[in-house]
Amino acid sequence: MSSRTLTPVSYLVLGLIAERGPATPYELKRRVAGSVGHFWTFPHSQLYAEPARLAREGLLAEQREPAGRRRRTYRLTDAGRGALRRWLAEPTTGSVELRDPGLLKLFFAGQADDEELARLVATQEAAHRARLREYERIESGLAVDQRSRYALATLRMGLRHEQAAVSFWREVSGWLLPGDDAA
Amino acid sequence: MSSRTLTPVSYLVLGLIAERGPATPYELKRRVAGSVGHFWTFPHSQLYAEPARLAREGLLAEQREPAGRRRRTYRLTDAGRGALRRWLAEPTTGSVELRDPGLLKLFFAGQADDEELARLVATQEAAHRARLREYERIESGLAVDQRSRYALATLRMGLRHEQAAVSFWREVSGWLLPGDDAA
DNA sequence: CTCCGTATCGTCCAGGTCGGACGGTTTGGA
DNA sequence: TCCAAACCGTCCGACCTGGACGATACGGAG
Repeated sequence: MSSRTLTPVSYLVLGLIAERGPATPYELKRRVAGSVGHFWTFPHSQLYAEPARLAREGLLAEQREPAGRRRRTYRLTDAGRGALRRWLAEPTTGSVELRDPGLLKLFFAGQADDEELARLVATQEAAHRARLREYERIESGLAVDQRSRYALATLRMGLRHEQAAVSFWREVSGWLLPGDDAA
Repeated sequence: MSSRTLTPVSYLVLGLIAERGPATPYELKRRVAGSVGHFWTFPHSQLYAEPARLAREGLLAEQREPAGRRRRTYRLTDAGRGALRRWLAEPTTGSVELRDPGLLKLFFAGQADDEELARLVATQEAAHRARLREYERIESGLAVDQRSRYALATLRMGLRHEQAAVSFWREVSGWLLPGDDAA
């Protein structure tokens, strides 16, 4: 019941349980995999540590299975629901970084020769294109019901980002590389 | 001289020194602030810890100032330059996550009421619009010389991302909120 | 000359985060 | 009966994070 400031992962766990009911850490892991994990990942060890912290603070209630099982199920407490709703209502802080290793390499591309740069550009464009296709596939498979409205919306932001990235990498070699300008 | 696998921060430090010469941690901090810090931030404590690690591994050489000053200057060793070039040449791994707190809130917006959602949408659109303007300002101020070609390119990716985000948040309320559709 | 505000410069630390190694358990099929 | 695969969980060292804290330099106001 102490008072650390909750992290995004905290709210992720609270939110996942609020929306789809009580869960074990393993179940959380699977919920993450199919949804929010697309734009916000973390190792599964977090999904064991964080609920334990939240339970200590009274935001989740822990229920052990009867026998000598290791399984624990967490459900939301009123305090937990309150914390989640307060977070949703409060002004959004925090940075929106684009931690893209490909972009970091591009930033330092002056240290590489043109051939390496060309290879970087090609692989990045291909990677983003692949991700774009994957998102499109997921989108077409997502039911357009009430339940998944918000998941669908976030997915669409991912789609737009990948579209931007694909067109960026397609054009960037024109800005940077000499020779191959068809103009 | 051990053999941990270098992190992106490692290459950031190596790259910054490779491009603009030897530096003290504080100088690194300022180089970061004006450039790559726009899309990849980290606390300044990293800029003290990481060069120390790199020096231990022989990728940087540390030079203390004569007198009892605390100042240390780091310069690139041949091994360091080699590591940087190898990284630039190797296939790019690593995820491209969109860790946007606003997006995370949107994902769980089912737990909030419409008024809160509307407020979230409004503030997010405004925030991205502000960032977009800031990037445009920086872009117009960036000299189009050889030195800053790559910095300019990465900035443009940031620009496109913000454009995508602005249009996303402008449209999202139309998908999600009932009432106010002008159609 | 002294004082003070502002920039410069650096250390330290408690937590959170990371990826992955490792191991036990359950289930279903050969 | 046995094995493989999926299921489920713990643990760990290293790293990252944000910020508190403080020392030092320097210019200008009084």
